[in-house]
Amino acid sequence: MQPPKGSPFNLDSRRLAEAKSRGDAPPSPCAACSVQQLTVCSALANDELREMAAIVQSVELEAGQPLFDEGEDADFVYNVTAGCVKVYKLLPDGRRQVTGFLFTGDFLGLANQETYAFSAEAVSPANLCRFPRRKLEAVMERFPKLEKKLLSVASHELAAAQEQMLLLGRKTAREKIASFLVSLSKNAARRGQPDNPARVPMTRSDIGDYLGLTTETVSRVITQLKGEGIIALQPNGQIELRDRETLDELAEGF
Amino acid sequence: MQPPKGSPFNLDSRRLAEAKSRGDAPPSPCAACSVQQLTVCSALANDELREMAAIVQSVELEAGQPLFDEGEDADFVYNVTAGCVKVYKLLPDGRRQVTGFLFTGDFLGLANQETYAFSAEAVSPANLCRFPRRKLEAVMERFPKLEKKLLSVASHELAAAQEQMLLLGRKTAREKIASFLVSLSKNAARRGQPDNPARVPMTRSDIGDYLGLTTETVSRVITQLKGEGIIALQPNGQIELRDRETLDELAEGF
DNA sequence: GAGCAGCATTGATGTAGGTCAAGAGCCGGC
DNA sequence: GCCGGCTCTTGACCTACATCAATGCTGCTC
Repeated sequence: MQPPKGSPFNLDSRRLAEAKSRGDAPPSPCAACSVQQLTVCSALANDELREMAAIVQSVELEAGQPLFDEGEDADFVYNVTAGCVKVYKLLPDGRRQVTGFLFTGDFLGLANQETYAFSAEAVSPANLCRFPRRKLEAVMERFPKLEKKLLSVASHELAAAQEQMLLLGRKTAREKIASFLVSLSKNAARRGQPDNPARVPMTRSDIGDYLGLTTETVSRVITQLKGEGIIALQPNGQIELRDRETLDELAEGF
Repeated sequence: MQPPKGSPFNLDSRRLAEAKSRGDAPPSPCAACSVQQLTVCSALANDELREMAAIVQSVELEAGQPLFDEGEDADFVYNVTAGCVKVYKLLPDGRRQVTGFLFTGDFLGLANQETYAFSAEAVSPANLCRFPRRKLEAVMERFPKLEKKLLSVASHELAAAQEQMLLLGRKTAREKIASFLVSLSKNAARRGQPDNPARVPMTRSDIGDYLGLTTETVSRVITQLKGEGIIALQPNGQIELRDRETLDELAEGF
């Protein structure tokens, strides 16, 4: 039995076959998940994953489709399993701050409030695993490893948030763009994807809202870096980092 | 037996007496801690606190004294028990971003890295409880409540960090100052301290580095708000919020 | 209580990046 | 293959905030 074509879960057919040959029934989508090692689920053993599988739902989003809005009841948490999702906050007059771009493996929805503190929307077509918060908390109760993993994810995000504050408060437009490109590339590498050229699925406007700049400034700085041969634009929207060293130095503020 | 004058621990003499009358011996400084309810320690019962007391050390800092620097081995975590501590990151040329001001009850040192991702320094004279990270992790192993509390603290900080990104990336100088004053006041209230006038122990330069502004701009905006009767400066460095509604609206970006 | 050091305020001027406006590429739909 | 709507780029101009430079204020030392 093959996984249905177009299944929202990222199933690994080899693992699925193994599970079947052991007579596991039903083979849980989580045990065969091809991106499990990138997610919080990596903290769990196979039999524990079964419990996650019991409460997980799959969500597919088209580019531009909202996942939830700031202020909504925070009933679910998510794992991104494919694609790119942006997370942002708005001011009443429409000013927007994108606080993060999430990719395969990233966890979404940590909140100790009853409501989401931010909105989330797909940047490219995306798949996510959705867990009812209450049920996940019950699972965590029995698997402290999961809670520990979540704490580690949260600390990591906190460090990233501080880095982003440094960027927003103290870096120039040029340094911001360099930092952004370098971190896109590094994150891709961490997920085992090619790190150069960097895939840039988001618009200039999204990038601007992430870096505290306008579309126009993002565009200008990118053309400038291109003109200096530090980067090169590729037809498919990817950006080649041609002079990594200069980019790294710019990013670090030298 | 009174706690020694000038003891770095914030001991509550009533609680201390109670413990003594029950024949608890030795009375742990944590059980009698007057600010316990503000800290992560609030997650623990009295007998559990005993274990914290066994590993806690006290640290006293003078204004301006560093606690640790970015990049140092992250061997300790801290609870602020009195005073104010600032946390910041530097760029190589000296540009500084203050990522937070910590007050009584705040937890400091979450990091999944082996080294601190930021520097910390006392703003005013401050007392802290210091816990060796390894030992605290051992205690957490046995008290999942503590881990849960820490996760909750981390989520809360994460939400605050996103709010700060919105401020840094998208608010005007005037809105930034208003947000800062309002949040100082709210935080004091949360700690059960008077919320108006707001105590402002940090310098204009610290405030600027927190809000992504210069000293001069901070000063100018404050004089401007003063001129409009929205705030009033008090001799002791405190700031009275005279028109709370206008400040709130400014802070929210209306 | 004079002198000093650090912080705060104020003014004059400069500039990075924002705003407004017009095209140019790109892509999907029909 | 043409149309309509995006996003992206580029240009001209503007402004919020930074920079540079005094000067005032506050609190400490001796």
